[in-house]
Amino acid sequence: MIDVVLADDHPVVRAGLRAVVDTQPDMRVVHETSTAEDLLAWLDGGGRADVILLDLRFGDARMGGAAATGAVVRRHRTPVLVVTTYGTDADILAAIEAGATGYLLKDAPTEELARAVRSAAAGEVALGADVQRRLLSRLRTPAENLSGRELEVLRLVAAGRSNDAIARELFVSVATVKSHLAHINTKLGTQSRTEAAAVARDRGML
Amino acid sequence: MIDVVLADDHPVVRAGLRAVVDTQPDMRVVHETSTAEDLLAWLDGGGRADVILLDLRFGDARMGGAAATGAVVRRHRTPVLVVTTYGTDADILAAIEAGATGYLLKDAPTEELARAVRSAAAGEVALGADVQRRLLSRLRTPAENLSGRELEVLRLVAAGRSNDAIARELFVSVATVKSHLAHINTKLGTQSRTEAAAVARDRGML
DNA sequence: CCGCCGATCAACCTTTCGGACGATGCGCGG
DNA sequence: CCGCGCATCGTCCGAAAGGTTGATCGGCGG
Repeated sequence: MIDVVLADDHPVVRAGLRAVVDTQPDMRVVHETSTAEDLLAWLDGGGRADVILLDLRFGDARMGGAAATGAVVRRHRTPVLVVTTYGTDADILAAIEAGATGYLLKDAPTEELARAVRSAAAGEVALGADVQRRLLSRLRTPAENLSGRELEVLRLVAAGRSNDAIARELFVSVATVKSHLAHINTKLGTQSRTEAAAVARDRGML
Repeated sequence: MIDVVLADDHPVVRAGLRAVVDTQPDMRVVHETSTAEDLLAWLDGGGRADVILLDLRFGDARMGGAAATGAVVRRHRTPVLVVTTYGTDADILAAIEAGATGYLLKDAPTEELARAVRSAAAGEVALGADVQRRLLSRLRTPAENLSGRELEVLRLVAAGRSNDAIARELFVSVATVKSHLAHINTKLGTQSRTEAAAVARDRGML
């Protein structure tokens, strides 16, 4: 029997995951949490599970799920299966780098979810079919000339922030932001922040 | 007894919605569909329901849920409650204009969802708390007072053009473009061209 | 008819951006 | 070990953008 913990701040999604898990004869939900703090507290308090189903947007949105994933993996040995509705390539990579055992989208078929849970419980890597496809297509086209930091800056630029605001948001100097932006414009072949934002939107880099 | 139809292409979300509905004593799920075509076919084939829970991203992503909502509302009288994970102001407005009875985000509490279903079944409007907040904040900042020319400029700004390029494109002087842009920033409450572009995108003004 | 608004332009000034340097430290792979 | 990419910061300068004020002109409605 595989003991599963659900960690998702959406009640509806939690109920959905529970429904899927409960209909599998070989697994059961042993705990539900809606915040990252609760999850860690439960685990620290002696909670035991074979797999944790974690929402990428779990808890604080800015941490992504990566921080929560990392915390769980570092402090406990429980495999973390990230389940999310959407997510960029960068999100997926971040989660995997943080130690997630698997990653799949919520629109994955029920059986795929169940299979992933079993794989994760067995310590195997379990990536959803579409996640695999995306990672592969990414390797084929290194469209991501942009470094992680540059992409971060680009996102804020596209959100309309000024260099100064971005600098404060990222805890760096304006000079650094300008430096990143210069590299972004070079790599994208753009002439200005606004044009870079437009191109980024078109290419789905956000 | 309120008969509910679930229309969502995410198996997990469907299961979650079903779990919520089934735990309410006064409602039940009578049908589930994963495509807009199936939903319409079921309704056309004599299917009866009191409320349809429809995912905004239901079916073809480009149609949004608005097209599906419109089709259902026009051909049948069933109240449609749009339930989605995310969505811009424009998405919400489009759904409501298409005839949706209500709109709420998937992270709404279980009771809020149940309440919304009862309201929708009774023919009342049911907007999620956060949806209401967003619509109100939008009304506070009058968006659509942009003149035709200003909107034209805004579009080019969002496309990443410089003032000079816009001026040449519209056969006016740079001063005029700057003048329009100044008015745009005033009306949108923005501080820069890039921020104006971001806001315009969010509000679906492009 | 006169006022208001939209569109057009101008001059002036301040702030912000962007380009062109250079410089440091860090980690990773040949 | 050394190079290279990444991230960090700095300076200088010119260009672009934004704010302010003010102006002309054409319609549209009271």
